[in-house]
Amino acid sequence: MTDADKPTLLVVDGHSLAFRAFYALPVDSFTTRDGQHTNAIHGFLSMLLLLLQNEKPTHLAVAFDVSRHSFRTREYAEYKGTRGETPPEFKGQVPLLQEALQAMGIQVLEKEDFEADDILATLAARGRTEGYRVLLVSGDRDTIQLVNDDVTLLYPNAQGVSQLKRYDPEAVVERYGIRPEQYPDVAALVGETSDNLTGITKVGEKTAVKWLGLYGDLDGILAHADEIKGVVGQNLRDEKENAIRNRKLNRLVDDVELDVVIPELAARPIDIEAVRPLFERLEFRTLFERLRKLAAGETNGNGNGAAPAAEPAPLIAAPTMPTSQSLAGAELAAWLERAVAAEPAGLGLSLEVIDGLVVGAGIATATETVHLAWRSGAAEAGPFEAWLASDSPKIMTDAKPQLEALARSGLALDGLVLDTLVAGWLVRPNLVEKTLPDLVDRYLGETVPQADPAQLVPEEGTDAGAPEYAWFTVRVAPAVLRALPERSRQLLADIEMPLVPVLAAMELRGVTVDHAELAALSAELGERAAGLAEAAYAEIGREVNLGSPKQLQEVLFDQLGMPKTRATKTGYTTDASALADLQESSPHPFLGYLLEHRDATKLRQIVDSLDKSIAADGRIHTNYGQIGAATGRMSSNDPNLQNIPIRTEDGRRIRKAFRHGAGYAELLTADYSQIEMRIMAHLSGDPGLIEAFNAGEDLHRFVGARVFAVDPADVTPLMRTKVKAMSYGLAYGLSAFGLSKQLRIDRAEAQQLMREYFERFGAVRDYLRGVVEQAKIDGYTETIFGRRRPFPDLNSPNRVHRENAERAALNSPIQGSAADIMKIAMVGVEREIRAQGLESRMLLTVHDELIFEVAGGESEALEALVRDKMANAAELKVPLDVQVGRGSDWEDAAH
DNA sequence: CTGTGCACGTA
DNA sequence: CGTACGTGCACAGG
Repeated sequence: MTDADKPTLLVVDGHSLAFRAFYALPVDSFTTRDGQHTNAIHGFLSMLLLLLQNEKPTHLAVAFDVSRHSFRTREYAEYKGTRGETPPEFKGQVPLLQEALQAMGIQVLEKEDFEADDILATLAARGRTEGYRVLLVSGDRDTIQLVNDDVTLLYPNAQGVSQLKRYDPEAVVERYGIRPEQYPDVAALVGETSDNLTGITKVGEKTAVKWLGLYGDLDGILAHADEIKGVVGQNLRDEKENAIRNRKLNRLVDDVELDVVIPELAARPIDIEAVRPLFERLEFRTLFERLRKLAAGETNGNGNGAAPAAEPAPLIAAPTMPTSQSLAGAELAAWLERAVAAEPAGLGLSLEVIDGLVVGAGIATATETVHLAWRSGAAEAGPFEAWLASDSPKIMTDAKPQLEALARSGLALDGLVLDTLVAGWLVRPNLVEKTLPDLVDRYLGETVPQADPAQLVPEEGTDAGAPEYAWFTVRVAPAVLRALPERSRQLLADIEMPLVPVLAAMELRGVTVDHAELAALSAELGERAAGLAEAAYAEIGREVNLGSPKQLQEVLFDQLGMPKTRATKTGYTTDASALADLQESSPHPFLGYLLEHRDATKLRQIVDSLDKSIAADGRIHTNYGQIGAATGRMSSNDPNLQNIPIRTEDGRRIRKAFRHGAGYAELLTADYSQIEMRIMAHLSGDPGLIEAFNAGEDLHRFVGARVFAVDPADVTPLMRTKVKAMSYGLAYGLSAFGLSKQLRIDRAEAQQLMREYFERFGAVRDYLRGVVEQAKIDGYTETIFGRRRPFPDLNSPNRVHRENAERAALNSPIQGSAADIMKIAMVGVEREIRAQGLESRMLLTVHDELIFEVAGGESEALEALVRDKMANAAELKVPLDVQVGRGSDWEDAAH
């Protein structure tokens, strides 16, 4: 058998090559949008693809160290002890790299108690005896000892991993002046700084090689140690134990017991589809193309020389969109039965909605699509309606508005197992993919055909309709799910998906708002604003637009010569707190009028926009953004009902306009009291804070008593205000500066307050610090229920960006866990109302508050139910307290 | 007509 | 130099 006929076994030292790649490529240029560093993965895979192309191995494996510990560290604790902490940017990349290799069908080998190089040594030895040509790739010089006529080492040079130097026995002799098997003796004498192995003082490579030439090997040298003259001779005699120890440690073990035999390492064809999701996630577009070409042109080397390497093969085309068939009646029933069996995970469903009503639907498997028209009462849609109402699994994209259209059309839907948009948001809550085309682009690398916006009359059939949407939905679903860690899938299945129909129902219900009340308030506020504007104009002798920050700056800083406020991008701020500061430093009646005018116009604007949003049914139907907030919270828009004023008397008048509807007895509000502080107590485990909540006393009074070392009864309102600001600020990453500004006290006092606070509640500080630290390592934070949020900026060199990210990171588990809990409560409450057959209904959610419309005679039952489901939504180290109020309007129902 | 910055309402 | 949102106005660009 000639060399060329031998099969080629390629074995790579994964850790050392990934590490080399890590330092060869700039980490900043290889970071995904959600903050995952990928430079080591990218560099490694890029190198590997080159190897596959050039070397065409028939068998291959990548070996990894299991940990930093091995039999060597047990024998010599200082082994590799000089190595610093693994850079956090590197750490997370190894598991992803292994995942990528597995997706490519490449064997990943690890062996407890051994290093990757020992696996290389073992496979080299076995490969040689079993008739393979062996190629080793390692960045560890110790592997030089493995080189022989059948074993070649590819060693990365200083430039990184793109160029590998090929060491066969001749190259080793040329480079080091010794045979490969002598290398460990040289290394033992010289020492290896990177492994924390000290050699013989004053002995370098040259001396070691010279000695080897004279005495053959290390044993020979040591046997003749007495003959060696001079300082180095003395050093050798004094320090020979070093050399002996080094030699013992740098001998690679070539009979490690492995779980595989070499034939099992045979290169397999790359399944490009198996690789796609991960590469998408890692944003490896070019690399994916390279792999795709390699995969299409040949297997990853499994050609035994037969591979036609010349022409790059054509790209693998995306599956072509199936032509949709229009079905109804018995044909539809038969198709559905077949399709349901073909797609056990669920069929794709997309509804055609016109004016809020269903007019048709697209249903899809991965290979077939069906279109059907629907109108109420038509018999041929029977099978469709039956399938809809059954628990047969369905997958949709942006289900909520479609659920509402179904409800309006009198159609029932069950079995909604997945909304791809919600799933995509859990993968990347910082919201990048807002539509199906976004998801398809990201997770499938395909383009959803869209009507050309430049075209006035869109060409018939060029853009995607319901069947196509259903088809892309059912195909993108598994790709999105694959990108989701296990706990996130649980979160999706247990909380987010059940929440979708709950939110849809709330949007449909809306809340009754009194138009006359709003109109009257608007008029009153309008008059007040006009009067204030006149008064303001009189003070400065001219009319300006009080709503224009630019014009205000002219008045304040040029005309009135007031001191400059905090700078903004376009000048100086005129916000309320700055105006209040100005009022103190340079009092002027204009300022007072301006502030009051702002209040009045802002309020009027809210009133007017609410008024305009009242629908024909006399109710406001807000939209809830389930995927709106990166922390996991819901948002509200058109109109936003989560920012209705409450702090001022006028603001509360707006809430009085929110009433119970006809046929209902009253409104009921239920809110979690201090849920974020309770979550902090839970997450930090701070004994003081936990005691505070279990004591049942007013939280801020309790905390104030501790911080100021007084009796709870002696906590003054001022003291209470201070600790309250401190407590609330904590969860937002408040600084002493911010605290001093908020409380209008000086920095030193704020500093002192924080110090006292943390002395009593130290675990809180430790926890908050820990969150940021952990997030820097992981690249993301996690809530109690496993909701993740990535933070790419935590290691940013830009201080502003970094510190912003730190504050957001420390807040995220707290705000996010509160959102988790509220969502669980909402799903539980809705379910229980239905189970008990109550007529009362949940209407609104404002982050930690729920608002219900109570049917006559159900007040007590509803209150008990709501308290139960909210308080028991999560089991924390402190109780969840729920405050309930009832009344005929929102203000009245507050407590 | 659209995008950006500011200011401000809520939790 | 405190998190998370959504909205409306003014303004600047087209």
